[in-house]
Amino acid sequence: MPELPEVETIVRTLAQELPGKKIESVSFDWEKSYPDHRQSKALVEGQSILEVRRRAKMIFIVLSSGVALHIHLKMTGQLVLKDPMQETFPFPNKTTRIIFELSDGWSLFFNDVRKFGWVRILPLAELTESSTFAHLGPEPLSRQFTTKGFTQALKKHPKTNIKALLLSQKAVVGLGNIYTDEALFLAGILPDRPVSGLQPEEIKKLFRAIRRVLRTSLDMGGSTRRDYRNARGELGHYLDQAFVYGRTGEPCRRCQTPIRKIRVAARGTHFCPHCQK
DNA sequence: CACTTGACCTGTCCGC
DNA sequence: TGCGGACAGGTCAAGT
Repeated sequence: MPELPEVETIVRTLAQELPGKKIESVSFDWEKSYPDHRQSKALVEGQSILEVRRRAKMIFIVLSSGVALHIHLKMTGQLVLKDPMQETFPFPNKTTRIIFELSDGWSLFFNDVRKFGWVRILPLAELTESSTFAHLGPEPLSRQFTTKGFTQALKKHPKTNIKALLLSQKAVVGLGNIYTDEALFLAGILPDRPVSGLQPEEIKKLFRAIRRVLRTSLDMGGSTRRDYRNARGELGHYLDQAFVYGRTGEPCRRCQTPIRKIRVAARGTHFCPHCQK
């Protein structure tokens, strides 16, 4: 799916455009994409949008009724906003699962080819309750993410390989398959190394690599492998200059050694056999 | 308990 | 050209 840079890019646009607008009506054509629709009709339709937020890869659209639309895009989900001035617009299309009709002629489309993503209803009390997302690690671009905390978190899972741990969201959130491979390249660490074997200096390098790769991707509008679009329907460009992801057989940008692809944590995993130890 | 695998879905690509 | 199988940005529950 969209990983942190993609979700954050979407949230920034929605946070700019949605507050103050009202959700007039909701329609959907795949029940599992909108599983709470029965209980929630009155909590959503006719309500004003107060705020849009992100935690990990989840999006929250806070409504005046005291609930939030709780959204996860999983692998191929999209949230695309249409303003009434746009005459030709590629959505809705056959992947559109939910349509939110907004005030002033705006529409918000939830599209998802593979149907793994969803929009649920979360009472605000649960959104603010600290236990709700207690299983998740810190936000990588926040002050809560520190080398000390990261080191402590890694110590709890010594036998896991570093790629699996980064994907687990336990030590830090927001990384998926693309940015895990990229961050491990920047840190010079092989993806199948057990956490217990990492030296303090390597953990520090990894900490910095995670923040660097996520910031760089944010600047480039995220990654579009195939399906990702931002809230205005545009592509992300990080992959144009990725170090290893999607570059199997191509020369390493640092040492020219061909990039290799293996399976780690049941995921396709790209790395440079020379730069990563 | 810690870690790995299968399931949820559709579409695309590759080899025969 | 058609067909089967592997694979794709995520995350749980179920299995070992």
